Amino acid sequence: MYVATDCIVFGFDNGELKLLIFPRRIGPNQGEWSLIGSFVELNEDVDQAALRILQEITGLEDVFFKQLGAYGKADRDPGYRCISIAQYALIRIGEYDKELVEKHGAYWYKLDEVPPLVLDHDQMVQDALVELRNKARHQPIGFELLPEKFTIPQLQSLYESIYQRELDSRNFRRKVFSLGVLNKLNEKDKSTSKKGAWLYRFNHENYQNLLQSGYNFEI
Amino acid sequence: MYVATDCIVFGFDNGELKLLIFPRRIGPNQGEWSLIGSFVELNEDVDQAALRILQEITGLEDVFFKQLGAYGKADRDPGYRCISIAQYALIRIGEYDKELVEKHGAYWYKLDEVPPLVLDHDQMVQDALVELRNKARHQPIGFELLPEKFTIPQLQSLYESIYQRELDSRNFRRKVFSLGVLNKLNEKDKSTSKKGAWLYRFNHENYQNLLQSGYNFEI
DNA sequence: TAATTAAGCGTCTTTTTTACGCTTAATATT
DNA sequence: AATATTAAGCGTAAAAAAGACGCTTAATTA
Repeated sequence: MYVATDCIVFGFDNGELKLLIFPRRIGPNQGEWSLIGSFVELNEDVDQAALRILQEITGLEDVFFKQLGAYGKADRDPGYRCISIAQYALIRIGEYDKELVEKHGAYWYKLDEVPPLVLDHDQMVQDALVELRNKARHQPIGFELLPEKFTIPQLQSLYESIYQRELDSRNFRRKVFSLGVLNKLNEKDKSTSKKGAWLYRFNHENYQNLLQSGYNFEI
Repeated sequence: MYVATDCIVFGFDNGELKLLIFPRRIGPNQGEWSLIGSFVELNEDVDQAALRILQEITGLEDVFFKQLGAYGKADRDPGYRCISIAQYALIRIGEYDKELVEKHGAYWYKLDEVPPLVLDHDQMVQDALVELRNKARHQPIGFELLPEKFTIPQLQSLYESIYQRELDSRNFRRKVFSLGVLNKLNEKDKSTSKKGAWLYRFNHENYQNLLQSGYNFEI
């Protein structure tokens, strides 16, 4: 039996969630849009396979990803009997290797403009979105999608596109600050307002400490 | 590459969570304690394989189970290159086929008395417990572990063993009733008290309606 | 008849969430 | 130079949810 891994690669650009897809490289559906995926080699971990294919397409070495689940219907791929381990990956959209992405024919689509994908990949995307929303509530994974330095309005806009609903900026601020995992910097970002918004950095150390002390995150 | 599925089979008996395990049937670790598992056949869905092995061991036809995730380390099984799809299953411990379980050498262990298991199965159990706790907060999966008719104290005791902490009976009642998914019956269970506790039945219909209206369950 | 005990009901307090009014710091306009 | 404009940021009051805890009830047993 074949084992593959497919990555639902999310990016956040210009206030919108985007998905990276590329033309399928093998089989009966060759050339059609597909999630970033590959077969798992006999001597590699499933996670290694995901890292390998993500690096091949984006040039990034340490992509954040989590397993979504295995897709194991006997007839899911008309070509081979193949199960796929789906993983969702979060990428800082400013950091990937644009040439490499182009070279592989990969493309970032806005989430609501993604064309139909091969096999059960549409389902995987739907499931990944649900999972992303759930995870984002309880773990600060949103930060994986933002640049190192970000503003509170940017962070809010990200969560708004994840949850697909508007949030109250004043309540959002209070909630986020109450977690105590942001370091305020001495710089402002003035790209979106005259006044400028303060830049922050995620404090991984504080986060780990809080986690260990049993704190229950909810954003 | 081989693909297997392993089921973390939970039961609830006498106020305690239990795990069903059996002696491994193949490979270098034959005879050691293992989760209920089997290889996935070429022509069957992964979920079908789980149902098949669960039926073979417990005699039950419609076991509730959910996927936990794929375990795909290249060296996880010294015998073969084999990835395993872990699933956790919830069983009404009064309903399984005792003879069949015995025939296969399977045994229900209390969670804190489970002996070491083969391969990465200990890890799977740990992960399943975390998942069970998370899921139980947001979905009424606890009912899958109880008999059709159950009392509120039973339900509370179940949640206490899932969460590993005591709950306030008065607050628990209020919470559970506020969900509006219990049907009170005209019978009492007198096995644990002189006064007797009213029996209830889970109302699947109400639950579905609430879900569709976007209600966010939390127990 | 009284004692005992799990089951069940109610109330007050604290914490969290939600809603929304207002000020501030900068730029753009007159 | 004064004024208008606007995203960014601060604060407060009301509503809802979670938590703590005292007391009654329905049955059995002593």
